[in-house]
Amino acid sequence: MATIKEVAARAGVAPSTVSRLLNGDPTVRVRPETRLRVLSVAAELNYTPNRAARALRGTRVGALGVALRHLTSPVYAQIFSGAEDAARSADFLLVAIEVDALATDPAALHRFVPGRAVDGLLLQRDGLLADDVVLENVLATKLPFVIVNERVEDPLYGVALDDVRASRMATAHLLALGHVDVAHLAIGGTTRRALDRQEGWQQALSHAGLPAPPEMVAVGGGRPETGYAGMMELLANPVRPTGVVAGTLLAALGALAAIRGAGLQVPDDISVVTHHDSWAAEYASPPLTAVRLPLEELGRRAVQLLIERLDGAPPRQELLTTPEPQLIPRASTAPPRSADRRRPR
Amino acid sequence: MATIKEVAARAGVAPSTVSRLLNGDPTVRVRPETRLRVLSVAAELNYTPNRAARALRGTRVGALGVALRHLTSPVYAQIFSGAEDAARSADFLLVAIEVDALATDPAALHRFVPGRAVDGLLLQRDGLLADDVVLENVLATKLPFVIVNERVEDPLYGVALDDVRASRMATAHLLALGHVDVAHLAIGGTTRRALDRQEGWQQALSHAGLPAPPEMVAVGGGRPETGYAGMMELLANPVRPTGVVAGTLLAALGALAAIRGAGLQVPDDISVVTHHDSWAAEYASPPLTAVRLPLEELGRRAVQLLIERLDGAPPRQELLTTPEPQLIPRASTAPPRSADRRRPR
DNA sequence: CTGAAAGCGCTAACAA
DNA sequence: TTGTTAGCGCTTTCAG
Repeated sequence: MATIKEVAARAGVAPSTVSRLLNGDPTVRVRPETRLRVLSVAAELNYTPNRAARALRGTRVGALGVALRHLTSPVYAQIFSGAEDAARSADFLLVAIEVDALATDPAALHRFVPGRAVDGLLLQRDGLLADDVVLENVLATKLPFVIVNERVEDPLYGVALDDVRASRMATAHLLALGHVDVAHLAIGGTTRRALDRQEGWQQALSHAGLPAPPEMVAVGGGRPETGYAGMMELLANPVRPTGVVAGTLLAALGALAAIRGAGLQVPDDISVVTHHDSWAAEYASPPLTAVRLPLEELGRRAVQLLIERLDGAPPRQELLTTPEPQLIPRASTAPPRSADRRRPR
Repeated sequence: MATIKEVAARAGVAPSTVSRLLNGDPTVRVRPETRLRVLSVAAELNYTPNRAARALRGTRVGALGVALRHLTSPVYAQIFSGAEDAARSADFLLVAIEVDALATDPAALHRFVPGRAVDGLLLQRDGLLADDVVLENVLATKLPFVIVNERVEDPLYGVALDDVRASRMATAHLLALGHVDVAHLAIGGTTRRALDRQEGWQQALSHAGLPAPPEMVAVGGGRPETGYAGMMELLANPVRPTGVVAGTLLAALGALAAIRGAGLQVPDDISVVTHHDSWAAEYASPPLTAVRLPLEELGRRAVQLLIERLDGAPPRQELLTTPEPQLIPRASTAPPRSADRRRPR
């Protein structure tokens, strides 16, 4: 635990010189010889700047908070993983914060901000809980933040996936297989992400000249239980869908259970396609056809945008279009059992 | 962002008095009147101590690192969730660290320690990657750490679940159903956890007077792919097991896929029981019978033990026995198809 | 009973 | 080209 003083002493220079050298101050002009000596002493002593001292002095503590809910979801885990990677590369720590705590316990957020625990926050909304409360609370603290995984409007900073396109692809896949009665197991709530995914479903149907009747939409939420419930609604429809586009992976798993529970087969009776790829899709039964989106990249970009914001960049809303969404066909989708299922409406 | 000075000024006392008051210094003896005034000013100004300053001054930064791999596993997510909860209660930040980074990039760990990014570390070994390298690296840094989810020996600090008992319960469940050829899809590797789970399987068999032949054990690892591969080995056995005790949940999912792929049915041809309960078990197909263990509690206790260690407590190895492991019966286990499957060996 | 002052390790403004 | 110095906010002796 060498300090800058020790390095300076051993190298025969002043602490400030070491600081400037190590931080790549462009205005520093030392003899190459001196520079070399300082650098080698620093390496030899295994010098690493003390984060607390740096934070106290400067304007940055070197930590980013990421508000988590559903950490247990493999989808969020991928985003998180990308964020961790980007944070590490930029020499920031990634601090996990349970988002419910931010909503229910105002003091929780308060501990992070005036205490300067983190420099900024990655925020995900999921429309199910008190999202707006969280957003308000965070806004009130003036803590810089970036919205992850949802399109947002201009005063905000955000990184999103192309949910409309992904949902369109998922729906088009079913249409191409010959399905006509294609339902949407929606995320629900008021998040842009939820609306976008429904929009994509609708666009694909319109494009094929098909109606998108409201009874073909049920809320499936973001968990297996809610997906199960939503699927049950769809199954009770007078016209039973032969294909379902699930808004979230966990809801899709719930849907599979509901379909099975109703004594029906996937994909023979109903095809299911979901958003987001993961082991949970690959090892579902049957394996789920999915639209793969760059989740890790999403997490990475979000961290990068947040850091840019800390550096003073103006608000920006990024839509991740590369790598492109990719349809991964698996056993959960197939042509509808028979063409004569095309019912009169 | 009020500072201690401002509070002191407004309350008409010295900063040191505020500090002592707010930190509950027992030797402080102020007039009740003064104490009240200071406290109310602090509340009014919304004073929160600056973490960096405190860290710089004191010996603690108020952050714990948790080394993660397989964050994507719902099992680890539960542990993490418990840890976050305990850390928040104790006013510690929880910093996520990708454990592979600790292994492959010595500098990564180095950034955490001499920089005093965290006060301690929660470490999970999974026996699959360079665990020992990580452990050595961490030991070399002298950073206090606690091993999570594995029994360890005395100089170390650790919190573990009762893996032997859990595995015994899982195995006994199959035996009670009438199974005789019960295989173990082992975690593999040299972690105590892996050995304990195998031990539990063996104990249950012995207790029933049954052999535990080596060919009834295959390594299933901790991911669906590895579970799949391990299950394939078991299926190729001359005596095909009618029941399988999976060491991990994700391996169990892979096993389900392997069994399905071989044209066999669960539970008709083979019953599967796994460790750890989660939505992934509940919504597998068929839903997996599982032994539920207190994973969140494990994370919580690990954080608490780590904090105790920071406070100078001597090495301790805790075995979490409450709440007790609980067998959650689901559709993946049933009596063997027919008693005449009791083969001559 | 309370205050003054030093100093944790670092950086940035100012000197030399 | 390099060094000196002040100070970030806090805690903790040591004085009063």
